Amino acid sequence: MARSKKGRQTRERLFTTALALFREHGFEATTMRDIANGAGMALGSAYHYFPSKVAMVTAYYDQTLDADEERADAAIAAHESLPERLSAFLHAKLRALEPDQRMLSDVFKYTADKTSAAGVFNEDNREIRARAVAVFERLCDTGELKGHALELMPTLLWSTHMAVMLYFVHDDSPRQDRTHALIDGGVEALGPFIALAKTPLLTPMLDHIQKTLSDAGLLKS
Amino acid sequence: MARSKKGRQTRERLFTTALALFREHGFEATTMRDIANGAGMALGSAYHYFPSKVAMVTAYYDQTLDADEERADAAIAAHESLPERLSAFLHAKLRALEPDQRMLSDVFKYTADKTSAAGVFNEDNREIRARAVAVFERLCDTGELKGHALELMPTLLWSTHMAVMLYFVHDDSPRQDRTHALIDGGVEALGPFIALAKTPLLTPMLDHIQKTLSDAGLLKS
DNA sequence: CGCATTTATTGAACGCGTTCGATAAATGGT
DNA sequence: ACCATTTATCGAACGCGTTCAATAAATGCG
Repeated sequence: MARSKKGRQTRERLFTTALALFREHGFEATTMRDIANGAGMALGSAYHYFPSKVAMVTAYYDQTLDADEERADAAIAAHESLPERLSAFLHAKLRALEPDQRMLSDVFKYTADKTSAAGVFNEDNREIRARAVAVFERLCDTGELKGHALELMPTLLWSTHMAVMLYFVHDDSPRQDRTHALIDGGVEALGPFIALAKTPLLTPMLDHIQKTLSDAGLLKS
Repeated sequence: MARSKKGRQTRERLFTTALALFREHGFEATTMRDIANGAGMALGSAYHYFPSKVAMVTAYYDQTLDADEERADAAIAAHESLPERLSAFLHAKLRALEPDQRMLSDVFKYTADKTSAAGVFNEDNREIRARAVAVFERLCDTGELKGHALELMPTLLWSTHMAVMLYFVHDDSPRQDRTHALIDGGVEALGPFIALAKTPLLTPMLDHIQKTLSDAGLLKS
């Protein structure tokens, strides 16, 4: 699909049309017939470029991940400490996704679906998942954490970040103030945690958790 | 729907048929036409008793919750400490849900869908959610925890339990051994945590987390 | 250029969950 | 026992995502 130059253009046009309609009317309310129509082609043709409707969302996720990496770069350049970096990264991401909130609230459910093209646990999305965790690995690389705490933190933060996203897509407070407050609260708890992780108090516990999650295949590698 | 005596019987027959088919062929592979047919009625009649296909899953969740409460009773009667209670409860639940794993793996995605009848965050399921958290409240009522730690723990455990369920439905290891191992690992980390929570070391951090989550409306009440 | 192969495009058709208006059966009050 | 109202049952129809066989257009190679 989309192997020729014209093909790539058509695919691009289709994707742009789809995204615009998703943003305007939501994912579920937008029909494949609407999308094909809006892009000036027949229904069947759309399936030449995307194997399914949700596959378009996967493409959107890919795009969002590019933006995430840039936001991480900016946060790393601007801040030395993990809490500050996290705060900057998450607030920036949320602000950027503000126009997409409605479409995301429709679409978030596919995340938990292993068979969906937009599912985080879909084998086809292994690379996307790895890149997403890698973003948090880089944010964590401040020298504050060591050993198993450092191994755990990226995956932990990624999971929490997914939970925050779930909260975000359903947050109807003005400008999503509640989600921003949730982030602030969570980030503030991180400082004391890092301080504790430096003492030997938490070490045995963190070692054990690291081993358990690692055995379960939930940590990278 | 199902207001007369015969009506209740028909509804029961429909539900039993649906559940049997879900367990045998999975949720997605089972058609409303299959269900109606198997229960000896026309397609349209099924919708007189359940407003949608997933609504049948909600009824199943309700049933599972009854069983959860009984399992909690048993765990509380048999064990004094939170880790032991949790371990007993979770292992028992997993063993009981073993035959439903396939259907649950189809169905888990609706959990994150706020508009789905089977969604945890659906307003219509507020009571189900409250009952689910209440199970963990009772498990936590051992005297080991106090203050904000005691307020946090039930919701924390419920969330983790949901994550474990997500792991479970996709666990293809024999007899879901990996999920059971994950539970054991998680429960073992709980003892050290409780010990720490008794010292004043964690108190400020837990207080802060409690306030943040409470402000976000994520804690009970 | 000519031609085989690949890529692009089409619209009808399918299966699904769901909706709907019509009709039959059961119920309850007098 | 009668009739008004509620409950139950039916099957056709709708809208959706998706599939498919057919055809057109573009491409690349000798």
